[in-house]
Amino acid sequence: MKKILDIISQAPLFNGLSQEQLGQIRQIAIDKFYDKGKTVFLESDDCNGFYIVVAGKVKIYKVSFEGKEQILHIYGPGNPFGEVPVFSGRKFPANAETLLKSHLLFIPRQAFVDLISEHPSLALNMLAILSMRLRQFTVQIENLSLKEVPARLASYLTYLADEQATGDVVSLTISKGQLASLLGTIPETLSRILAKMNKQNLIQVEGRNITLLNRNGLEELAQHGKLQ
Amino acid sequence: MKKILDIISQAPLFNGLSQEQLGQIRQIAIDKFYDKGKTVFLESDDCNGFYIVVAGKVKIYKVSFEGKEQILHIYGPGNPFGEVPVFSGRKFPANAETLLKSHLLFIPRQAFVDLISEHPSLALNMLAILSMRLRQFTVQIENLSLKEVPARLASYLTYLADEQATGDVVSLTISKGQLASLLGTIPETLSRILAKMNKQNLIQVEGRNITLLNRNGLEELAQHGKLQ
DNA sequence: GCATTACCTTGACTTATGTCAAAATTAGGT
DNA sequence: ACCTAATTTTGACATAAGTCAAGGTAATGC
Repeated sequence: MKKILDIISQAPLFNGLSQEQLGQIRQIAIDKFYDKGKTVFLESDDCNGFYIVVAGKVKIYKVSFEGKEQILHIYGPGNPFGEVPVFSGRKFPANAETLLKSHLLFIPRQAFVDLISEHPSLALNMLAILSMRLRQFTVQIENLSLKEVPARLASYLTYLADEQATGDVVSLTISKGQLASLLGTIPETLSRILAKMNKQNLIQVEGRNITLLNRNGLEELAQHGKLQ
Repeated sequence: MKKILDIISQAPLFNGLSQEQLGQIRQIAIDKFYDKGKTVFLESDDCNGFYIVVAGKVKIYKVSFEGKEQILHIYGPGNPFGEVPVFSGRKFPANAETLLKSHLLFIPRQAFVDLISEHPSLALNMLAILSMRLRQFTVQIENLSLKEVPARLASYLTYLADEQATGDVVSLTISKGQLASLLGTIPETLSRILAKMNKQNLIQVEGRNITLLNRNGLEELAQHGKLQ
C-alpha cells in the first residue's frame, strides 16, 4: 500500500529521513485495525512499543473513580502516541480508544530504540514531538487550574478557527460530550455555556457548526474574561 | 570546583557518559548564580539554551490574569529545566524563579544539540526525562480535573512520605502557600483541609512537620475518598 | 420509514472552592 | 531579643460548576 508510506513520510516524527530509512520503519511496523470505540490500550497495560495513526482518530484519556473522563489528546493521521513508556519504562500513563474506525501502525520498542541510536535526526524529531506535548500539557494545566470553563471554551473555539482556516465558521470534529471531556467539564455545563454565548451574540450554534460572531470578544474571554 | 562535576555526573541526563564527555558538557556550560526569589526566565522570553540546577531550588509556574499562580514543577540539584524550546523552538512555556539561593548551569542550545547528535545515549537520556515529565503532567491533569483538593493533598502527603522514607513523619520542603499553588488551590482552602484532616485523625500537623496517622485512610482518600 | 439508541438541553438543587477581611502565628533581619 | 514583614489561620459570604432527573432532538440500524 502506497498510502501508508505517504502518511509516515509526512509525519513530523520521520521528517528528513531517507527513502531507505522510511523503508526500515515500514519493515518493523505492524498494521493494526480497529472499529470505532475500541480500546487500543489501558493505562494498566504493559508497553512493548508505540503507535502511529495512519487513518482514523484516537483519544487518549483518564477516568476518575466516579467515572468522569478527562481527554488528554485526540490524535489523527501522522501522530504517534503511547511513546512515553518506550523511553521512561513502566506502563502507559493513560488509556487510548478509537473515536473512528482506525488503521494504526504498531512500532515495537526495541526495534525503534535501535533505529534511534543509528539516526540522530530521528532522536531529535522525537525530542521535538515530546517537547511540543509538554507545551500542550502546560497549556492544559493552565486552563484547568487558572481559567474557568467559558474561557477554556472560547480558547478552544478560536484555536479551532485558526486550525480550520475556514473564516469564522467552525465545525466541531468531535461530539459535544467529548468536547466537554476535553475541556475538563461535563456535557450539561458545556451546553449551558454554549447557550449563554449564543444569547450574548458571541457565537451562533447550529448543531456541530458554530459561527464566531465576535472574535475579539472571544479572545478577550479566553484570556481573562467573565461571562455574565 | 569538584562539586559541579559531581552533581552533573549523577544527573540522570548525563547517565552513562564518559569522563571525557562530562568534561565536554562542563566546557559548554555557563555558571549562573541567583539569590532567593529571583526570576530565571519568563514565558515571554526567547530561549537560547536550558538550565541545570547545581544547588538550590527552582519553581516552574504559570500565573493567571487575576494573579493566581499554578506551580508546574519544583526542581532541585541534578534536574534540568527550560529544555522544551530547545527542541520545539519558540519561547519558554512557563516562568522560572528560584525558591532558594541557587547555582545553575546554563547550557547553550546549539552546543547541546551538537553534542546530542554525536552521543545517542545523551539523546535517549533526554527522551527518558521528557517522557517522565509527560507522565508527571498526566498525573497533574488527572488531579486537577478528576480529583478534589483533599484527594490531591492526601496524594501529595503519601508521595512525600515515600520520597523522604522517614516513616510516617513528613516535613514540607516548601511553604504551605507554595504547596497550595502546587496543588492547584489557594492557601485558605489548603489550611482548612489540613485542619479537617487533623480533626479526623488522618494527620497531625505541627508547622511544617506532618505525621501521617492513618496511611490507609489517606491512600483511600487519594484514590476516591471524600472528606466529611 | 420506523424504532431504538445515543446525544443534547433545560431545570431545580447541592456543594466544593474561591473571595474578602481580619486576627494570629511564625520567620527574618538588624 | 525585638520589630517588622511574611505566612497562616479563621470566619462570613459568593459563586462556578457539579448532580440528578426529565424531556427533546438527532442519529443509526434494521
